Amino acid sequence: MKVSSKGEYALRALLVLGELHGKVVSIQEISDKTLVTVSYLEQILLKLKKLGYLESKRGTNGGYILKRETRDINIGEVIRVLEGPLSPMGCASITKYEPCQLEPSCQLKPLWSLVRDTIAYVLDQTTLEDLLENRIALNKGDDFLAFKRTN
Amino acid sequence: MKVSSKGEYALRALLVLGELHGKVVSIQEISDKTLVTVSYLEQILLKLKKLGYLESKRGTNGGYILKRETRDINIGEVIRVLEGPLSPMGCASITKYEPCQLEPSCQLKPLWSLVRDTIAYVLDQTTLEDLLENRIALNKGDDFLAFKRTN
DNA sequence: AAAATGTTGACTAGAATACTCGACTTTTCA
DNA sequence: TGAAAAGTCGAGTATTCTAGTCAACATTTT
Ligand code: FES
Ligand code: FES
Repeated sequence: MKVSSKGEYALRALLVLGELHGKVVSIQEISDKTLVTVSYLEQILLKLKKLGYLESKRGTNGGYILKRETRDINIGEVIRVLEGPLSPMGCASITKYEPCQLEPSCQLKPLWSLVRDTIAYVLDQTTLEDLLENRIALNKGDDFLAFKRTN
Repeated sequence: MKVSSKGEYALRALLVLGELHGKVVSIQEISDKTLVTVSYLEQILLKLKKLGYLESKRGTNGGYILKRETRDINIGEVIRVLEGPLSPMGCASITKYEPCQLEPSCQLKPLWSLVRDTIAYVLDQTTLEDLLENRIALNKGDDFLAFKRTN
C-alpha cells in the first residue's frame, strides 16, 4: 500500500513552490530543499507543468512557478495523475476500473471499495493550502472524521 | 496504493476456508474456487499456517482447515503479515516505522499518518466473519462512518 | 505399497521503480 | 554578441519487487 517516490517528491516540490508562491524557483533550489536529485526532479516537474500545475521560465534566473492557487490544488488529484488510481484493487477503482475474475460473487470487493472510498475521501478533501498550513482533515473536525459514500 | 496478489489471494483462501469452517479442504479445491494456481497457494497457505490461522492435515484427504473463529480473524492483521505495513510511507507506519530525511519539518507526514489511520481503521475493524456475511464497515453505521484517531 | 496429499527451499521471468544522462533550446546579461 | 544559466526531451539502466514455478521430500490413508 505504499505511495511511490514520484508522488511523494511531486508533493514535496509543490510544497516548496507553494511556500514561495509568486516566485520563480530553479530546479536546483527545489532539489536542495526536497533532497531529490535535479535529474529526477526534471521529470517530475515537467510532468506537473504539462498537467497545468506549474509554469516555467527558461534561461538565467529561470525556474518553475506555481500556476494555480494553493487552495485549488487537490492532493488526491496529484497522486492520481502521478501514480495512478487510489484504489487498492482494479475492480474497486472509479477512475480506472478493471474487471476481476471473481467479481460477480466476490466478497472482497465491498471491502476494497470501502478502502478506496476512505482514501479518496481523505486525499480529495485535502489541498496544498491545507498542507502548507498544517491543517489536515484530521483537525478539521476535531480529531473526529465522518464521511459518506459518494457512490 | 495497490494491494499485492499475495494479500488478495490469502483473503480469497480464507474466505473459502471460512465458508467451509470445520472441514478439511485441499489446496486443489481452494485453487479451483479462488482461481489461484496450486503452487502459488502452497506458499501462501503455508505462511498462513505458520502464522496460526490454519491447521493442516497431510496425506490422502488431507488439506487445510481454519484454526481460529472467523470473527477472530482480523483483515488488517492478515494484510499486514502478508505484505507489510498499511502505511503509505515508512515514516507514518506504526508497525514498521522508518525514519525519513525531512521528518522534523515535514508537512506531509500528518497526511500520511491520517491516511494510514483511516486505512487501519477500516481494515482492523473488519473480520473474516464480516466478509463472509457481507457486512463491511460501511454498513455498520448506515452508510456513515466515524472514527477517532487512536494514537 | 501406492497414492494423495502437505512441506520446503531454491529458482526465475518479467514488470515496475527510481533514477541517470547527454544533447538540445531558450533566455539573460556582461 | 556570446557565454552561461536555466528548462526540455528522449533514452537508457540498475535494482528491486512481484508473481509465480518447480522438484524433491515427508506424512498419512487405504
Ligand atoms: S477482488 Fe476484484 S472482484 Fe473480487
Ligand atoms: S514523508 Fe516521511 S517525514 Fe515527510
